[in-house]
Amino acid sequence: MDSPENDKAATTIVTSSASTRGTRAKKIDVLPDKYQMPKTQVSRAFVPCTKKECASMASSPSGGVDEDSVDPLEVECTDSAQSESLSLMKSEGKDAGKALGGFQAALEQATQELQGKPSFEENPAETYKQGVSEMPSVVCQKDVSDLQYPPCGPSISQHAGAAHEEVLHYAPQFMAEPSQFTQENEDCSESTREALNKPAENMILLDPKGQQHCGMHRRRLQFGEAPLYNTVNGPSFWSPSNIGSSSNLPANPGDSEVLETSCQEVRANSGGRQLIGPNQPTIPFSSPRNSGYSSSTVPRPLGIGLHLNSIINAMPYGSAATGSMKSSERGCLNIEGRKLVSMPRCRQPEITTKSLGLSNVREKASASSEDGSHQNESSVTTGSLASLSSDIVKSLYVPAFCDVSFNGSISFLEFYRKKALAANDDDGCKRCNCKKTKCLKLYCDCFAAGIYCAEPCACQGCFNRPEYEDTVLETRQQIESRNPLAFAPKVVQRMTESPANSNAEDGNASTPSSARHKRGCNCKKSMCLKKYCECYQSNVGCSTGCRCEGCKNVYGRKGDYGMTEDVLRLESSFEKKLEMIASQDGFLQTELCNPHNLTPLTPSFPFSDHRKDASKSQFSARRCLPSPESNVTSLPPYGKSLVSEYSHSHDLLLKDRKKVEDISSHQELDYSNVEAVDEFSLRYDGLLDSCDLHTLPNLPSSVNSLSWRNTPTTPVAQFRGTLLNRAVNSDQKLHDILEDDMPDILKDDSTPLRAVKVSSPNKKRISPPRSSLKELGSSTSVGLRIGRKFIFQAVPSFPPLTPCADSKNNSSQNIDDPQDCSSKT
DNA sequence: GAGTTTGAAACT
DNA sequence: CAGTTTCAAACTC
Repeated sequence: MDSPENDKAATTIVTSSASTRGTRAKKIDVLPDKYQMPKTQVSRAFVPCTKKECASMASSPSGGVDEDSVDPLEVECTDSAQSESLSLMKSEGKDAGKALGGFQAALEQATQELQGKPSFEENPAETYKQGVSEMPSVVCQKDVSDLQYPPCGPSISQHAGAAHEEVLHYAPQFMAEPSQFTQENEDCSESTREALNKPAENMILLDPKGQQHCGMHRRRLQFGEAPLYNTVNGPSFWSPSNIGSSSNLPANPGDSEVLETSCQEVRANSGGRQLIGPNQPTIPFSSPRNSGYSSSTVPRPLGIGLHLNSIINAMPYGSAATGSMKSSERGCLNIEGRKLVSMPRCRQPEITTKSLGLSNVREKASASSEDGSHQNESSVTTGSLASLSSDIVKSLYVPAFCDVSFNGSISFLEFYRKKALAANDDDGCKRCNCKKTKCLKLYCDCFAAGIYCAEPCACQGCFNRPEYEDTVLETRQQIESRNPLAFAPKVVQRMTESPANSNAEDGNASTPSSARHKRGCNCKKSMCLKKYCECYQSNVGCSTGCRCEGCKNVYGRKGDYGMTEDVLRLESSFEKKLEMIASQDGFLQTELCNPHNLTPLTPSFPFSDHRKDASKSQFSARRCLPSPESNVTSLPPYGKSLVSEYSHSHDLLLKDRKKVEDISSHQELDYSNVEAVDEFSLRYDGLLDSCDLHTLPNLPSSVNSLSWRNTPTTPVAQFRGTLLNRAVNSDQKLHDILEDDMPDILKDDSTPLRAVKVSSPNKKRISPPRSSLKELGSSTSVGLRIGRKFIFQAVPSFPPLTPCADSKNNSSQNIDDPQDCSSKT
């Protein structure tokens, strides 16, 4: 059974074209069917598009890579047949079967149409080029503010026509102009261009052809599109969109990463290629048909790639904290991981950008990447993601989604992946070397990372292979039942840092402040100066969560990380106020949309309640999904009307914030202290910074932050929206303010205390340092509460059993079927 | 490459 | 839940 030979035979379908290509590639390519996402699911997840559109999309680099080319089309255009499908779904939103049938039909049609069209994979370069050239350079002239209105909100009803409602029904989160939608169906060609400018693109929820709708997909993922459990699919139903939903509104690049990650996972499944093995299993996206798991047991596929994150996180912090593509990649890997989970001992380059298929992105960004300089890649600050060109950013997200949408048939992503894999050889990735655990315990880095062992591994009696999926899953379940966060990233990266900050800190190439080990290390002899220390290994500084002795972590010492009482007090006060504000309508939305620092939670198995909660929190954070309980769906996301309402609160927040900052600034901070300060600043400022896309062309930072976080609007629209700048205006300001004031606590669970404390059954390891616990207890309690309140409950780790009822726990529901939810509320 | 050290994971 | 054992990576030679 364990025979590697058999494994190879069984799993290796794709022979490495390049010598460089690792075994990994083989395994990935051969991912069992169960890992693949069912077509039906895929189709359901996407909006049908017309042939014309499909062609355009197919030809487009985005193949999904290019958002610009893809999004508009897919959004605006739909065949009549497809429209019917949508209509059907709309009319019978809760009738998954019907909807499914319609989509399926549409999918098939689209597929047929698509055939014969150049795929990106076939001729990536050409396709890409073509797509780019073809991309409409339309600028959104519409009032951006429109985007900010909640789908469920009154504003929508006012504006939206019948057609619009339909659209909303599927893409409630998007605040697009109703009028736009109505026209779309009528005239795709025209609408296409117009659509580019409009938020409407977001509305496309379902795309029969993943390929073409990759962009859309991506968007959803990145921007926290509503999960598609929605009425249509039903609770258990998984769709790529769900993945995307993991982050409804990525507040920042980090979020995006997370999204991508989950995406990646999904893709892996759908594509039948394994990127992440074990993890995925947890999420049996696996089609029901393939997996023996009942739907109920199938949590959201999102899994969020925690594992991936982990892997990524594992990368040197210089890279982790810094790493342009990497961050994105990381995101891709672990959508959720939005942060970094350090994979202490295992370096898994395969999962790096390259492995994810993002390498090409890097290439785009810079030719240097190709030289195999991983370091360079990783050297970019995650926060610096913002610094990436919009193109790069876009492409980062695309691949993963594309894969999903391709449903394994084609793959632009595949193309990248192969390339990446080929390039990976140099990495000399070191895999596990387990001898006694059969690679079924967390001792095994591969297993812990949610990936199957591969040839590079020197493990003995390995069961962490696709052939033993059942065993792996079962084991994972056991472990997760014991510790829901067992597979969660160990290191949470703070994506909040603005490029400037990152640079400043990174002056020495290390960015300790940007990430923290969730649990904290427990080093006794290494003084956190060796890789024995997980913090050090992750290139992150030790924090109060660490129980290390004699900490000398070069990335930040434990003691230095602590907060002064004053700061804590202020923080507490701030958080209280924040909470108070949060109670107000709309504010929740903001919080929910601050996933940036939340750790991606591995997809957990539903069977565990507490785990479920934990995962919820994680997912919710990531996804920025509105908390069902909070009735977010009914709440307008930063509606204009709320501006004045918030202004007062905002002032209060600003005051507190200022106090905190002042205190922090007066502290004598050494390197570590700087981090502490940073953290604080991040708490209040970081969010915005993290999402700061100043460097992105045509994308005003303010706009970015606004759209990314607060609106479901896809980046595409925003990117294109040079005009968005002015459009944002007051709403934007509001968003900025809110986000600016948003305490990390709400957006980040990175703090060891918070993160670990909540879900880990094993208090021993997870519990925060005694010293800090008491100290932080009071102060953090508020934040923690908030986090639970808005984050933990927001997203269930697995699909709800019932559409809207579940919506209670399923934010996705809210998104997808806002009206229903709103009506309930 | 073997042996040692280390600290996380697992177990009691 | 603290203490112990097991484990595999990290490290040393």
